[in-house]
Amino acid sequence: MKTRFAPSPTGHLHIGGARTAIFAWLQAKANNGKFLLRFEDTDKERSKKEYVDSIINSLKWLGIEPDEKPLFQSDRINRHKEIALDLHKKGLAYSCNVSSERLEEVRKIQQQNKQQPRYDGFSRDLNLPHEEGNVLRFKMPLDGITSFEDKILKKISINNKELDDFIILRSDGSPTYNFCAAIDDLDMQITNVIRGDDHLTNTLKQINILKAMNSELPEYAHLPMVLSSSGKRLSKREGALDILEYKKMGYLKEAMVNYLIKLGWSFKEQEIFSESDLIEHFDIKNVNSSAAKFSQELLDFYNNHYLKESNLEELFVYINGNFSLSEKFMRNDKKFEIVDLMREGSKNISNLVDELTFFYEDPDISDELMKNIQIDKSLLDSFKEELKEVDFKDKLLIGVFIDSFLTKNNMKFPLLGKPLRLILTGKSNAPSISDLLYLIGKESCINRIDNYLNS
RNA sequence: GUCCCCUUCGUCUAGCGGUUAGGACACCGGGUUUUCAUCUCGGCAACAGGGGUUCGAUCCCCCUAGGGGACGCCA
Repeated sequence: MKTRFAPSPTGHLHIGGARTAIFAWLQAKANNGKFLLRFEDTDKERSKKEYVDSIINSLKWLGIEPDEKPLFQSDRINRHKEIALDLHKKGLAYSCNVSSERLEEVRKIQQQNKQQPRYDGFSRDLNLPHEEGNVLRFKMPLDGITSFEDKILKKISINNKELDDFIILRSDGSPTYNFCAAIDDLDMQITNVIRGDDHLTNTLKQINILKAMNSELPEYAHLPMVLSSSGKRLSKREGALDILEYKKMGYLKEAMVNYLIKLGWSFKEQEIFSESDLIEHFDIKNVNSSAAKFSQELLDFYNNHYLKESNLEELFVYINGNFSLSEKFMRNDKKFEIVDLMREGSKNISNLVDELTFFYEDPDISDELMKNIQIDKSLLDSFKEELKEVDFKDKLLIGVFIDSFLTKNNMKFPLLGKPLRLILTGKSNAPSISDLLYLIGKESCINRIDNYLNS
């Protein structure tokens, strides 16, 4: 089995493209096959080297590496031209010199007549010699139906009347996408084509090219689209980010892959999949046939999961390498324990790093929060004095001290805990008090309480 | 507009003619020797509508509605 991912380098890789790549890659890996990468860069205006690099880097981040050197469609123009001309020679394509003005006119009339706008076959039987300035059009069958068995969507068929004689060679002699894609898949011996279902009609056209060449058809699987959370097509405006932006925000690749693969695919009731789980269980036939909306909450859930699951040392090195922790924090001898604690409730790494500040810097307590601190200052003062005597070597002893202090003063925990959390961290959302006291350290804690008492 | 595809809890999904329609996220509530969060236990919540076929339809067929896609000398 051989699969491929064939992006056009006209933009960064976003969620939808990344998902397609993962599916194609997994389909190959799950079947001991090869996964190839092909850049469809026949649009010279919009294709950029910058995007080629960005796409390769994105795939690399996700752990996807092609099994052969990436192929560039633009390197194969001569081959495409040659075949196009050959089709012409065999009478399977024809030269056409209809002006774009007339094409537009025809489309307008068709629309008015509630017909599908399409080329009307004006030059089909003119037998024009192919000369500079003309386009070459493919002769689509005039009747019958084109159909195929999609691995995900099942039977797809269309009346050939709906398909028009599309251009395979432009008037400047350059080959077009649908033609190149069909030829390349053939030459690369791709056995399984996996792409978004926005390619459905392209597939129908490409099948006819392949049929005209008496070639065998690959198997096709069309993935339903990923829509934005509001159900619209993913676009910049609809929140389609460069996949590497997620890396920058502190999403782990394991989380991204797990989320993306679960967006449409399922295996029993399992939610968490390692790479080897995926390779073992992935089967394209278990992909859902309907479109899915992007969900930030679910991505966050997976990210939090992998943040908690990953090896602490490795995670720490990764965080420091990509998010450069502050000097002060790196000098803290409890830094590993702090990260270990703080990853429990973190959605992503940049968020986690932000939450680290109060462990090495006295917090600024906003006036808003200050108002929420309600505690008897003399009580807090005696708490502080007794705290000075507590052994901070052991977290458990701190817990024991808090318990006894509460009992002695006959008070409920929240009465002490809530204001103390604010004083210590400047936040109302933070880990348990004994964890905080222990990890912030005795000296800083006492300092912060003093600061409050003196304010 | 024409053609194609899709339609199960708010979201991601399981189901493949007979199920109390299952799981996960989110949300809500209880518990964790009293804590916002974590953890844990529990709860809420769905077969788009209408016709068939069938002893029986979430599941098969048709229609309607809604959503998405394609309709380029872009890919």
